[in-house]
Amino acid sequence: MMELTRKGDYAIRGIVYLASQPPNKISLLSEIAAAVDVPQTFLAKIFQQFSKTGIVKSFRGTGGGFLLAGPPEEITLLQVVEAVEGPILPNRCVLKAGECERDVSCTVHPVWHQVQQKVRGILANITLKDLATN
Amino acid sequence: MMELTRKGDYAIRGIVYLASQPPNKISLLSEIAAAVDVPQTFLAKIFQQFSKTGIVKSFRGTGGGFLLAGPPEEITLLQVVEAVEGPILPNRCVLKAGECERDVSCTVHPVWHQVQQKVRGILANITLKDLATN
DNA sequence: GGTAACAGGACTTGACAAGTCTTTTGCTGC
DNA sequence: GCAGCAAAAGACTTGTCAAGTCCTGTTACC
Ligand code: SF4
Ligand code: SF4
Repeated sequence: MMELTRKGDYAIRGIVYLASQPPNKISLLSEIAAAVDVPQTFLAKIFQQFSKTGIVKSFRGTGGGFLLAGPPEEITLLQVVEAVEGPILPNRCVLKAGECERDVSCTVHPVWHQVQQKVRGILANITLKDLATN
Repeated sequence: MMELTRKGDYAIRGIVYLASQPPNKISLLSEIAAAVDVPQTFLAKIFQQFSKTGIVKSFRGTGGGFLLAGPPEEITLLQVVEAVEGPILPNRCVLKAGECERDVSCTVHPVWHQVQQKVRGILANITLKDLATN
C-alpha cells in the first residue's frame, strides 16, 4: 500500500535533474527526458503541471525550455509530490470532516492524521538542493 | 496519494469490532458486517485473509464465527494493515534492490526508506486494545 | 441428514494509471 | 510577417486493479 505512482517518481527525477543544472541554464524537455529515462510525452504532462503550480518556469519557442522557479534550497520534496500527486491522504477521512460518517467517534481516525503529519514533515524537510547531484 | 483502500479501512473496522467484544465471544460475520456497515460478502473475503494469516480464528457450522487469535494488546495495527494490503511501500524501489535500475546512485531512494520506517513505526505502536471501544 | 456458518473461485463494473497522438498557441529571429 | 522551434492542451488507448457480487464447496453441529 501507499505507493507513489510512476508519475510521481518521474516528476521527482525530472525536477531533480533541473536542480542539478547550473543556475539559469534552460533545459529542453527532450534533454530532461533522455537524461532521466522517462517517455518524453509523459514527462511533458508532468512539467505542464509543474508550470501551472508555479514551481518551474517554462519558455516557448526557439531557445525555450524549463527552469526552476526558485533556488533549489527553497523547493521542498513535499511541494513537488503534492504538485503532481495531490495532497497526501493516508485515508479519505483525513481530507475533511464528513467524508466518512463514522469519523465523529472513530478511534482510528487520529492515527491517519498522525501518519499524514509525519510523512508531510519528512518530505517538507528535504529540498531539491539536498537531492541534486553535482 | 498514499491512500488506504476501502478494503484496508473495512478490515480495521471489522477487527476493531472484534476487539471490542468480550473475550472469547464468537461473533458472526453477519453481525460484524451490520455493525461496521460493510457489505457482508466483501467483509467475508477480508476475514478469510485474516484467518489465513492467523490473526483471527474462524469456526464453521452452527455456533461458528470469528474470534481474535490473541489478546487485543498483542495485535498491532501494522499487522492488520499488512495482512490485507500487503507491505507498506512508499515507492517500488523500497521493496528490494534492483526493482529500479537507478537505485544505486539515487539520492531520493533513502527518503522513501525513511518514510516507510516512520509509518511502520506509528502503526506498530498501536494495538487493537488502544482502538477498541468499551 | 439437514441446516448453519465460513471457504474458495469465477465473474462484473468502473475508475484510474500510464501512456500516445494530434492540434494549437506562443516565441524568436531572420 | 513568415518559418520553424518548443511548450500547452486535449482527445484517445490500453491494461490493471479496486470494489464488489454470486455461486458452489466444505466443515461442524444436532
Ligand atoms: S478511519 Fe474511521 S473515520 Fe476514517 S474512514 Fe475509516 S472508519 Fe471512517
Ligand atoms: S526513488 Fe530513485 S531508486 Fe527509487 S524508484 Fe525512484 S528513481 Fe528509482
